[in-house]
Amino acid sequence: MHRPKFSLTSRPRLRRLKRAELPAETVALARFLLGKILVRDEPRGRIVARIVETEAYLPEVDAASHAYRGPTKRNRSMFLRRGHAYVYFIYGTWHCLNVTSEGEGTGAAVLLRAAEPLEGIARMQRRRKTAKLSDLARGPGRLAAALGLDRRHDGLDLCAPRSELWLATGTPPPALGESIRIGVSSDAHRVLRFFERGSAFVSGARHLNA
DNA sequence: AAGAAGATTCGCT
DNA sequence: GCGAATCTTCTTA
Repeated sequence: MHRPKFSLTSRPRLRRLKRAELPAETVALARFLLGKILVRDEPRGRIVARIVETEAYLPEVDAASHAYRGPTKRNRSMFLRRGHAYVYFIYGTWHCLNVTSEGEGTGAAVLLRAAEPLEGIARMQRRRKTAKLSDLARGPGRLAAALGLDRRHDGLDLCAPRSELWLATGTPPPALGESIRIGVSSDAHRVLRFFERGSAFVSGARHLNA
């Protein structure tokens, strides 16, 4: 019988990922993070979601990356060593969460684009003003909104022992898909988006998710 | 100094 | 499908 390791009704204890467990290269980390668990501990309780879609923003060569033209006030946390949060604000409305992916001083990150809600669902539904599970964290702006993230979380170390925002081991995707990145116009041809194929919690148009 | 574009989402046509 | 919402950054359109 199929018994998912993570579900709404049965949850194992979450084990924090250590920095040493994170691949030290951006594309490898983007793939690695699929199926891993994202946790936010708030005073009012825990929010848990399983990552199902990521995008890599490469160091040095990637014109689509916020870090392409060097550090600024907005993007400086992209230059922290791997395992830190880079949270940026865009379109005057939305925040997006990234995990930094390289060494100190190298600007690169993995954008978390979508996640499957597992715990803290009522709070996510309130924040997102919708009850539909597949709309809570499908898309980077929605994901950050569901977790209540903003610029105050920019630069947090996700691997610090008691960080309020952290990563845990999870279950790898049964099938992994890849495509070009969404909403990107520079370096648009690069295949740097990764997702769990067949997941209802993934963003993107049908032709990208085949 | 001012304008355009941006790793987006929502609501209306 | 398209425009609005609405802030930061980069360019001079």
